Amino acid sequence: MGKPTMADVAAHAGVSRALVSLVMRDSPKVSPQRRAAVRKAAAELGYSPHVMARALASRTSTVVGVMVNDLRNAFFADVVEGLDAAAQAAGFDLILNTGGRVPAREGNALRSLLSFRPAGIVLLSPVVPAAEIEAAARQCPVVLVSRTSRLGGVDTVNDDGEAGSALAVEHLIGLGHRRIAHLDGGGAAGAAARRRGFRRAMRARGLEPIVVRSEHTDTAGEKAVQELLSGYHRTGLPTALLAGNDFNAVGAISALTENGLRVPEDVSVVGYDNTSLASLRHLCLTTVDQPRTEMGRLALEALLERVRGERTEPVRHLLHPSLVVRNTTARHRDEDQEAGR
Amino acid sequence: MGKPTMADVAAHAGVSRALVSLVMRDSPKVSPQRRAAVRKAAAELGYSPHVMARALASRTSTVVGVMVNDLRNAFFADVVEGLDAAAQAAGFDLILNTGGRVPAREGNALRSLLSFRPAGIVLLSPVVPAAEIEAAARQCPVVLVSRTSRLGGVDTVNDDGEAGSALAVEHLIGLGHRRIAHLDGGGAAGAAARRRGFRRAMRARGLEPIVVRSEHTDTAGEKAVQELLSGYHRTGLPTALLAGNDFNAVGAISALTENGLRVPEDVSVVGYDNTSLASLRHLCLTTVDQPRTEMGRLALEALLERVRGERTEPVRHLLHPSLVVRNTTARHRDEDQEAGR
DNA sequence: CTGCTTGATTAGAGCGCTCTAATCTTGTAA
DNA sequence: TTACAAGATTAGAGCGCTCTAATCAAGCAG
Repeated sequence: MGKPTMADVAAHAGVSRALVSLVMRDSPKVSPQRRAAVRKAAAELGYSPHVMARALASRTSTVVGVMVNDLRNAFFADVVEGLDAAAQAAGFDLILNTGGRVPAREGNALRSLLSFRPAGIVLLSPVVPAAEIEAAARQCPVVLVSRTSRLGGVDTVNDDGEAGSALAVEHLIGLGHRRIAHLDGGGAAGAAARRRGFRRAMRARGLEPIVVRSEHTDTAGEKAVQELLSGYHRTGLPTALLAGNDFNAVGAISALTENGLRVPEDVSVVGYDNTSLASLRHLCLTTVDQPRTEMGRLALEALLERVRGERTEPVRHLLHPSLVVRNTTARHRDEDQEAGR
Repeated sequence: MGKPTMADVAAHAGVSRALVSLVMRDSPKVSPQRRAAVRKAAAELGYSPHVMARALASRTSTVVGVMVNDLRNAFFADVVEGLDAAAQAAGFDLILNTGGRVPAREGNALRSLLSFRPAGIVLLSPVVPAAEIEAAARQCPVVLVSRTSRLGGVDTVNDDGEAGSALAVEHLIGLGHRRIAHLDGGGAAGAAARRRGFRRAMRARGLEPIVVRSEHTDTAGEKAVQELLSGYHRTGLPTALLAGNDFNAVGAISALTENGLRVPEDVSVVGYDNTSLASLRHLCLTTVDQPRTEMGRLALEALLERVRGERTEPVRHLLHPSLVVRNTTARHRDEDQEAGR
């Protein structure tokens, strides 16, 4: 059972433990013969260094702690993929746990990660109080994804939700739409920025922003559209909708269709997140895409910069979203073009 | 920067390091006064034990290695959630990496996990050769999820794909369908079992199984239906479809609708996996659900049983799927009830 | 042949913890 | 008072590695 240790390899190769250590770390100051001999011995015994012992002795960790609140959320899964890819490339390993968006649980998760004395920690959309984050940042570099922070020792990686909404609004205006409504995401992560971006983009074009309170689910999207339909005279209805996310958009489309309104002929709909849902040929949803994997990569890079001591000032990454135009948006019918104003 | 160590706490509390160690591990053989004093000192210094040092000294690991080939796949994300929940409850931590379903990368990932000398390893649908798995199993307990194995030292947790297909077939037959086609998943993980289950269930009822080669994507589902439509006379068409997974089902539904066939009035469709997709009110897909989180929980439990030495014979969990009936399946119209035979 | 430089190798301490065995306290029975 | 068991505490070795400083070997100028 017991794996071979460095001493075993040293004995087998007829050298000292220190030499084995040097070879395992690819030190240049080892003669080719010795190197080969040690390599051979290691291979024969199936030896590989004990990462934890190494971390302890070298006082440097190759472990990065990652706390995610929900892996089922495709957004986080993608970010973790990006983190993992970058970590593997840099020779780091991820230790991962979930906080479920519950402050107490997240606190435990964070403490658990810290007890590994990791090289750094990445927190995905955490809800723990800033004080706890600050405390963690005193122990190791901390990077926040999808959460802003003013803390000096903490880097952040966010998608530019405002810009994403603006992108969608510009697209719709470009198609001739003027009455555009946003079904917002309430208190969900990132919803505030999307809402803000929508309002600003509309006002910047001299249009009145219509915001309907909703949530990031399909049923909420349906309900929001029902409200919209009952609250407006048919002629004054928005001709385009910017949903809070893709699920919400799907719900909205359902409700529109059930009420005899065709998408995109009668109403254009834009989603947000570009989930696997959106690309289904069944839906072909126009939506806003965030570079999620890239966010993970950048987060790990920011961490490594601090680990290597290359930087001490905080960095604030704000990633540009892009619009993926599919089949749920179309040019506004000209008939009542100016009637609504 | 440097976190306090056990010696710091000992000095601060005026006791020995060993006593601190006992308190941190909740040993009963410590007097209440000392315990309180140590606890207080630890709190004041913000001390928490170094997991890696502990693992090294105690020769027992509280780390479980998890290799997943793709987190974007909701199936694996759910299993990892289950693993994490069970691990947290048992005081274990997950170290996670991805293999991308590429044997060489998976090999690296596996080696990387082993170098932590983990308590055990969970492999989610790995493609590495059995020999590598066997080698890993000699070093620590290994549990395979979504992959069968005959290895004696390896536990497995699988969903019963055959049973799932049978469930769907029985449901459809109960609705009066007799001409039922399966759009299979080709070489995808689990596809073979689903296909087999379909064939057996059909034959057991004296019906001829129709299998159309497809894949686990929506576009493949569309194509499969197109083939089906062009290959059969309208009257001889299957009246029900069992798709390889939910994505495939969505594609199939799109193609059916485009060809003027209504779901479920003209053709019933059953998906597989019960992804978030299926529950969308827009689709309301009847589908087969696997207890994914439960699979993760069971996998970790199996691991812990071995860690605790409670069991040495391998265990083979085969979880029962269940059918989630929604709106894409309906009673077969009676008109040509017996005509097809 | 000596002294010195350079490069290769090794001894040994130490990372922060656990664990065994020894030591120190008490309380209590003789 | 002594003896001893039982409980509480601690000294010290060791987990598998790294790292510093010391040692060793070889080459070469003087």
